[in-house]
Amino acid sequence: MDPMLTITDVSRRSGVASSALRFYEERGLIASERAGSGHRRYHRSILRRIAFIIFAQRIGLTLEEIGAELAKLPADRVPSRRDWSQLSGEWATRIDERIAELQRLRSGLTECIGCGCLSIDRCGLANPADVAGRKGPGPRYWLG
Amino acid sequence: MDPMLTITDVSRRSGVASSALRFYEERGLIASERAGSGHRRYHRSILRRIAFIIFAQRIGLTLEEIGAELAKLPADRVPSRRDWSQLSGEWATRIDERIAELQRLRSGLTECIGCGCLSIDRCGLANPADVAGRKGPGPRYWLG
DNA sequence: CTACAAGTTCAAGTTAACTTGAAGTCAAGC
DNA sequence: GCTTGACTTCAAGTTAACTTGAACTTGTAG
Repeated sequence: MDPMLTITDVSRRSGVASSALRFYEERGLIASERAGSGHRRYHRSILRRIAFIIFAQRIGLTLEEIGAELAKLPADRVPSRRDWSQLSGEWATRIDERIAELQRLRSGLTECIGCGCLSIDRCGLANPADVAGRKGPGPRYWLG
Repeated sequence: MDPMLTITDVSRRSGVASSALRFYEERGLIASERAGSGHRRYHRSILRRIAFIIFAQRIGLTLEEIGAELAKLPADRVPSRRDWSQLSGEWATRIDERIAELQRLRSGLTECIGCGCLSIDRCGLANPADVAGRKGPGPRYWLG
């Protein structure tokens, strides 16, 4: 009762490569126990955790951010539905902002690119205000 | 008449770093002439081209894709408004798809994470169908 | 008992989109 | 004429999120 899963089991059921699972563990996003052999064994609840990670990635969070969210889960027990839903509280806002930006970009497709306003100085589209700052390489001035 | 811009002029007016401008040129996204000294000189129309690049990046296109779009512009003259607006034809669809996915993810926040359905096997949210294939590293199975 | 598949660690490679650094040239003000 | 800042090229470094490869060990089916 409570059969543990091998890394291949988890990989197959989640669609996440074994190498990625090891990587997530290294980054502290997931945990595993070990069989006597040294092989990883996962609790079934890992699948939900992984689904959450994938979900959060689709929304646009980095692994670091996801890790911070996951750290808020109770450590002493398997997270409940309530635990999970509390995590995603701020996300709705984040998604809404991104949707709003895309809609703004979308209307700019017809209005802005065709007209003279896509000229950097005046066009609000080329310089959206709500972009989260990015670290590292990239055109940070405009994109972040 | 028709004063050419230096790389610093263009950088300052576009917000794109000089190093990035050289990089874009290397990738064939923009072009420059050279002063006798070997220094780059840009035509004013470069600013619109750069705005277009930034815009396309916000939508989510890679530089390679943007380069392919830009290649469709007429080479023999400065692109007209019409030229520019024709490029962005397919983009609306692309934006709409991404918006739809985000909206799906958004409703899943309340419905899906809280309930038992975020269990990989059954939840459509964790495995959206409309994701464009990514090359290179990354969880391609789920995310692409 | 012997294959061979599956697991392990650790170091190094990959991709995108740039940035940074080194080493040298050019231009403008005093 | 000299200093300072802008510019050049070319090679190498950066970040995220993994993957790949090497070298070994374990588990399992026949």
